[in-house]
Formats: sequence, C-alpha cells, structure tokens
Amino acid sequence: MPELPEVETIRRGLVEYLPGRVLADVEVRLPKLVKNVEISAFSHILSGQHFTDVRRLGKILILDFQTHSVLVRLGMTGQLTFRDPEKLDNNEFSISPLTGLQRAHGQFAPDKHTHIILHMQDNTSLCYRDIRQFGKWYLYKSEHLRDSPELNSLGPDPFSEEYTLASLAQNLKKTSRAVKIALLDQAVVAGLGNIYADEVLFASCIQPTRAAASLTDAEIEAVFVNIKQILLSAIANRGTTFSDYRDANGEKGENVGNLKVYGRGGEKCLTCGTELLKGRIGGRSCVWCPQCQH
DNA sequence: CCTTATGCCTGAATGC
DNA sequence: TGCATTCAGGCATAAG
Repeated sequence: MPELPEVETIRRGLVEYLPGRVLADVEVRLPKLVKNVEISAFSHILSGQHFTDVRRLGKILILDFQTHSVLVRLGMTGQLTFRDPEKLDNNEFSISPLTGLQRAHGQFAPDKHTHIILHMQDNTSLCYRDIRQFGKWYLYKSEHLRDSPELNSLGPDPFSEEYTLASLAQNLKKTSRAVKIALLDQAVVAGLGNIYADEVLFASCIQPTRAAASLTDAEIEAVFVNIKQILLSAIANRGTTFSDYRDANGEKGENVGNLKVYGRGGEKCLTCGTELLKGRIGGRSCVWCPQCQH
C-alpha cells in the first residue's frame, strides 16, 4: 500500500518523464475517481497543458500543470506508471519461473483495472491503475491548491521544515488515542500508514496501545527521529511491495526485507526472539514485540 | 472533543 | 470443484 516512501519513489520516477510533456487527451474510464469536478471540465481544462512539476506531500502526489494542479491519492492499490510505446519491447509481460504468474517488465498494458489515462502529444502516457478503486483525484487551480481541504488537513510532512520535534510533541501530547492510531492520523504527521507506523513504534520500543499523551519526551524524540530514518531507508529501498505497489516504471520495491515487525506476526522478534504479537488496534491490524516494546 | 462503526472495492486465502 | 466467508486497509462519514 503506498505510504510516503512508495509515493516518493513514484514521484522520483515520474519527475524524470513528465515535466515538459504536453497532454493531448484525458481518458477517464471510471469517473467516480475524480472527486471535485465534472469529468468534462477535468478533461477540458487539462488537455493541451504541459506538466511543470511532480511533487508530494505526505502520501499525496501533486501533478503540476501550467494553470492547475492535480492531487492524486493512491488509496490502497493505486498505481501510476509512465508508458512509452517506443520503449516497449515485445515481451511486456513474462511468466515467472518461480510462481508461474505473469510478471510485469517495466510497463503496464492498460487492462480492466486501468481507470485513468493521460495521453501525451508525443504518444507516451501516464496510466492510473487501481484494483480496489480506493484512490481519489482532485483538480485545483494552482493558486487555490494550498487552500484545498486535502492539503490543508495534512500535518507536517516528515521531510519539510514544518516537521519539528516541538510540532510532533504538541500533536501527540494533545490526544489520548493509542499512539499507533495517532501516528496513522495524517493531521499528526503526514505520510505514515500501517506498515511504517508499526516499524516506527518497534524501533522506538513503544507499545502501540499506549496513549499518545503518555509518551515521555525521550520517547517522542525517538519517534521523531525514527520516522525520518525509517522512511529514508525505505525510500532508499524504493518502497515496500507486498502485492500491488509498483513504481513509475512498474517495478517492485525492495524494502520488505528491511521490515522488522510488519507482516511478521507470530514470527520471532529479530532483537530478542520473543514471538511477535498480532492484534487489532482501532480497527487496524498491528504487530509488535511484547518484550521490546513498553 | 472523543471513539467506534460502516462503506467503499477486489482478490487472495480459508472453510465447508 | 465450487461457493460463501473473511481479511487486507486509506479515508470519509455517521453514529454513539
């Protein structure tokens, strides 16, 4: 599921391809994904404009055009890939010798899960594929982007100047919610999802059920530092792929092997050997070490 | 203000 | 083999 490191990896891929390219036609096959404007306006406004930049805030990807910006929330299974027909080999998919399954080689051919295609004048395209259709797209005039509810409701991005120990401490100390749930709240800090929230709490030796307001200053500082370190490390590994996540080139990330707790419920803690517990906190699955985390 | 529940979705995994 | 059920979860929204 795309959290900050996955979205950042997609962004870094797209920024190599998109700026300067001109949109010829916008093909929206599943109109409900575009949330704040009619499809006709969405297509009409964007057609003919060129990409100026690709940015990210938290888990939100921002596609900048000359007069407008598009916000993309990838939800659970959203994929944004760049497609260049001139670079397609004829063997776009191959059969994995290990699994017998079709394995992507870089680019995705549009299929029944491809819901939005931005066609460029040079015949390349940006394909949005989303199996579970939890993704959301928004269109804003550039000057209104900062006032959008989607960006306005975000807390500090961990790699922005707004992300400080003081801001994190303030946001954690004012809520009695479980710290795990608080870390998933995009208004507290923007970018963590279930994978990295579990990883941050393990690295910080904090039980996920603890009330956020009960954390000591030292624990908050550990969380503050570990958020940045764990996300940076995940970005260096090009994100975590469990099933659906792919980068702008359709490639998987390599960060699964870097995870200490997420996806390892019932296995042994890599630090102390205790069996990792798996439970539900606030409706979300959660894995932690009962020995290492207090 | 808070917490909990629900709906949106498909596909993989599981149970009978 | 097939059919029904459960689970995965980001996020908005409603209810308690």
